[in-house]
Amino acid sequence: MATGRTHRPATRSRGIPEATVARLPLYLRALTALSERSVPTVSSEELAAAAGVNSAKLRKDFSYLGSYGTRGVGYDVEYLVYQISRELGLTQDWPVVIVGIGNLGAALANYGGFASRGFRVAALIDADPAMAGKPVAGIPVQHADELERIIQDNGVSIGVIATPAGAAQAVCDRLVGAGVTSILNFAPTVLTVPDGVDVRKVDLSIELQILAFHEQRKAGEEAHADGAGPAAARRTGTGSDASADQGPDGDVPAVMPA
Amino acid sequence: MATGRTHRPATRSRGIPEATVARLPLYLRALTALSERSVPTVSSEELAAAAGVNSAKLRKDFSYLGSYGTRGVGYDVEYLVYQISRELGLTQDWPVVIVGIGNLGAALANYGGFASRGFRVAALIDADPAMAGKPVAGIPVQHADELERIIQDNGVSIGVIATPAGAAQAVCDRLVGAGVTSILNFAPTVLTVPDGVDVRKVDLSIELQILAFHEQRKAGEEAHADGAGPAAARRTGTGSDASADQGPDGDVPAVMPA
DNA sequence: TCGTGTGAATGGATTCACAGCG
DNA sequence: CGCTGTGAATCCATTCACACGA
Repeated sequence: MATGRTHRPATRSRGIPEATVARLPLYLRALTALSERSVPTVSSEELAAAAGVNSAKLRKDFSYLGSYGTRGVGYDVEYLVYQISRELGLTQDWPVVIVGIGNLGAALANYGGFASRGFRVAALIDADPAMAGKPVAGIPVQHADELERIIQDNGVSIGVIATPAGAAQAVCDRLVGAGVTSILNFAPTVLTVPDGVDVRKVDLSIELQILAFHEQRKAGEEAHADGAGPAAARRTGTGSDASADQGPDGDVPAVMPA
Repeated sequence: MATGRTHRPATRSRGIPEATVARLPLYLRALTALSERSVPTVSSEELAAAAGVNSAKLRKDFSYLGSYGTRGVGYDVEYLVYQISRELGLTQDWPVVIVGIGNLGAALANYGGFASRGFRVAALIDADPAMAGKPVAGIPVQHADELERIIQDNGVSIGVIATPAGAAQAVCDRLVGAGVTSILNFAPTVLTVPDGVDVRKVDLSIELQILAFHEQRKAGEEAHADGAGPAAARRTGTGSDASADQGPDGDVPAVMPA
């Protein structure tokens, strides 16, 4: 591997850690709230509290973006909103298709958070002919036969899969075949995609299972105070550091090393 | 200071790393599928492929649970299913309440993955009196006034919040006050909870924003010229970013919204 | 003085590579 | 042999602590 260099601090290095990227939307949301209240500047301490992280982490995160703060003062809210938006690519419009308009798909279509942040639901797609034409969230559902055409006509590069598990891989293949390169998967199944395609998954039952694990552990501790342990501290929260993800890492995208 | 959670390094004899816990449900799902096909044993290599991780990671994960495999052979599927279920606390029944029966809440109530894995929807709760009594997924919705009683009567310790962001913290406080110690939050807001309460969050727009970041990167090297034309699957084939030393990359910051 | 920005220290997770057992 | 189980090495993320600049 190419180690070495380090002789290039480059303030605007394009190497933003994945963990930092995952927190940027959190900061952005907190900043947007401040912006709406016309707060002009904010310190790392205040913003960190609003975003639910600690201030050292936040400052370190921001340091990867550049030096956007003012020592002794803090950060300019509007300016930071812009910088983070730009970094995340939200200054452009992302057309998105949602495939599988069941309960979940409909919930997603109605979810306000999309439109408000650079995303636009370009189409709703379902395999059930009975759904065709039916409006959901004001958008008529289109039949799956149209999938490729819709994606190409709208220049869609992000697809959301909200189908049953059994249909997910086939839908995924078609999306990728039509040019989609980023997929958000709600189906409880592992998707296989070619190199260059990102998959993120959201799995409700997995989240619950993780909670159950911790819950079980709490019950165990009160039943039997552990041996010579320092502090009778109870379990502590696991924070909500988006960690249990299937980010663009691990083995999920493709099976080839670069 | 908003969030009051400190992370204790769960380094107890029973100390399974958080990252491992997050993958156990994945293994469990893959194993369940094998079990249904009556596959008796599986190697780390095969199981890892089915779960979408690499085999070294899987073996390391399992080593935290104990030595459940047979060298030269692999793992006994049924046995592993049981061990992981037990470790996750799924051999017992977890009553769950879902608060906020909008599109998303209804989707969750209908989600089959819950019942199939030790979770039981004990009640659906909504603040809208018009919803009261209306059955969703075969369960009558109850009014929020009943929240405390429902939780206590059913011994609920896990709550799911699917309300609008504005109502989430208040609902959270009431859940915690009534005895809930684990919360799965779908509302796009940071929840503040007392020590000892776990919160996991699922945030649709954050996931999309992370995808947008990577998507933007892929399109990045494409000069500017923009185009706005139909995005005919453009990609740089960079695949895994690896440590690729970002090049100079034009894109001067400069611009400011003001 | 105050709070940012950042090297350095720490800690956790992943990967490597091989010893050891069936 | 083949495949598990695991120390050791590596990589990544978080935290510390303080110099520096407004």
